[in-house]
Amino acid sequence: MTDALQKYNVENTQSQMRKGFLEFPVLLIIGAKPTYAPDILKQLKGANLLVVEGTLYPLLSRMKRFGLVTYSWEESKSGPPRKMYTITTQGKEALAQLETSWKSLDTSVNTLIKHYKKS
Amino acid sequence: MTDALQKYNVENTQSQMRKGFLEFPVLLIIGAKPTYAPDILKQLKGANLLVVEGTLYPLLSRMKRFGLVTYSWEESKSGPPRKMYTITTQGKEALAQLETSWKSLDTSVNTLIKHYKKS
DNA sequence: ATACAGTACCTTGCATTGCAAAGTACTGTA
DNA sequence: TACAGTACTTTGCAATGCAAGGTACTGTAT
Repeated sequence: MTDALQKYNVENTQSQMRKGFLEFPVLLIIGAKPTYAPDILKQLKGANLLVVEGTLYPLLSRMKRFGLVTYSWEESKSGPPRKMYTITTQGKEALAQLETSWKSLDTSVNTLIKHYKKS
Repeated sequence: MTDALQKYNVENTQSQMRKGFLEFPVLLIIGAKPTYAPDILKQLKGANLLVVEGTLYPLLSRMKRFGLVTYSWEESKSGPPRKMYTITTQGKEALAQLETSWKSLDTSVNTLIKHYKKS
């Protein structure tokens, strides 16, 4: 019952914010054009979304397992073969739903900010 | 190695999207005015953010433990006493950082959407 | 007194996920 | 043959949302 104070760090919250969330951007990227992991990482980084290998690879496996994407091996001129991921029909449906979810969340939060933030 | 297909349901992803995320709206609400749990739930619901008791109470305890909020007991005319939560100085700092994080995320995702969605 | 409904708060256990860290393997070059 | 670069994988941990079940206080009706 000491209930001691713990140190708060925003990094953790930011990391938690990414949870479940990344599926949408990744699906968005693959939906636009077949891609492979390192390229996805670069594109996310370009959009200021920090994602690391240890997060992306398991995510891609999950999406494959759920039938949202497929992949095919493709040779590379500068290294080992690549898993090129392509969106599926089911993936497109999911993408549409995720976009709706995102917009809803976006609206909700921004509404709350306007409402409660006396700038 | 069967790698069987699993059923995909958006509800799970939506739930995962809420992870770590809720701290921001809740802090925003408490920051505007001291409140207690059931009222916070109503306000979130009003903003279309679905949150349930089993999520909110542990979250409030965490925020208390991290020094982002405090509470004081307040009597009620229609039931047991309420824990009225108030934001702390540290909480205000965290709130400012979370707002920045949110805006960054918001911009990133919306940029990605514009980029990749050939509507 | 007693029972009951309403309100408020709390806890346990599970599933999921982000991430650091370490590992495997293929390719071309020195 | 060694090494650096590229690509993919896996293990283990910590954090969190949530369903489900529980405790306790208050006032009202029986």
